[in-house]
Amino acid sequence: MIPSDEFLESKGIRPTAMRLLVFQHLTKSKVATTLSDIENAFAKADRTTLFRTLKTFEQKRVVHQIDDGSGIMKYALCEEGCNCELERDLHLHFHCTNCGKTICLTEQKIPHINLPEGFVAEDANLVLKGICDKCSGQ
Amino acid sequence: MIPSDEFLESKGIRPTAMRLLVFQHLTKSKVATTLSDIENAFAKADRTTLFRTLKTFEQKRVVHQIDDGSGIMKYALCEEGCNCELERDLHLHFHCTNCGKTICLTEQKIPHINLPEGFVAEDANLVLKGICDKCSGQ
DNA sequence: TCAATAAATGCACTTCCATTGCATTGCCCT
DNA sequence: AGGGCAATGCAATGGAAGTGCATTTATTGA
Ligand SMILES: [Mn+2]
Ligand SMILES: [Mn+2]
Ligand SMILES: [Zn+2]
Ligand SMILES: [Zn+2]
Repeated sequence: MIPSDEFLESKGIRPTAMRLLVFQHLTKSKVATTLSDIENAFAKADRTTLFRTLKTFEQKRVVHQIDDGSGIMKYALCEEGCNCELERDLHLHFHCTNCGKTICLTEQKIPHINLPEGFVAEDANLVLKGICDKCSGQ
Repeated sequence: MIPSDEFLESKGIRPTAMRLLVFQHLTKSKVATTLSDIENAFAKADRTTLFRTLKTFEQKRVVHQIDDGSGIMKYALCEEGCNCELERDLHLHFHCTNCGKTICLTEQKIPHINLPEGFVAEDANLVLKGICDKCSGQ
């Protein structure tokens, strides 16, 4: 397991204290994380800094932003070995309408869709909504 | 072609003047429509009324709401003959990053996805982003 | 080492859209 | 006509993203 600071540096990100904390928080989380989640996790942190930290992470392809339709953006670490640098990792996301949690289903890729003449797709977002495994009692 | 007021009544909606205008505006539009679009179309209308009109239409399955990830909700008429009353019509949507327009691709249904044990999907949203036919010059 | 420079952070403020409260108006039915 | 409910209009609120700018912290290079 490569240390966090080395990892961030390998991505071209200066490993400040704040960034390391955010990164490690994301590492621990099994579900996609909101800005408020992180804000609440370390009471000391300023929202703007966290916001910009996530933005930096996103630009450097450390995290991806997830719009699950809840109105609140979520973030999750990119998969190790995903080739985000070259093309987006188009896996799908599941949003539980019961507990509100959103998780990456990294194994489930968004299927290829044949579009009508003239349409060129560059990105895709597929969100399934329903009841997650925890909430369905399995 | 069934008259608008009869159609709305058949859906359990009182056909007020405002509602008829909104409905006809939606009928004419080839692309998904925002609240502001409608607001600008009839300078006289109040935003709140339009908002609640769309909400009513949505509840009565006259329109469906589209979250294309732009941060602004869009609305489009439900297909004639779609069985929205029973289950959602899970077609996909295309959002053009050039002109900002979003269109329903009602022919293209969201493919069925096999989920891991314990996950129960009740709804799905698939948005493709890219360049639309108009903007790609086809 | 120290000054110059650049990057990151913190606070306040703004923007944008969705949403609500409440008073008023309009419609329908008896 | 009048009672009652539905629809409307105006004002205000809320939540989240995003920006401006001053301050602090880190890096560089003389
Ligand atoms: Mn994901
Ligand atoms: Mn549609
Ligand atoms: Zn759940
Ligand atoms: Zn376009």
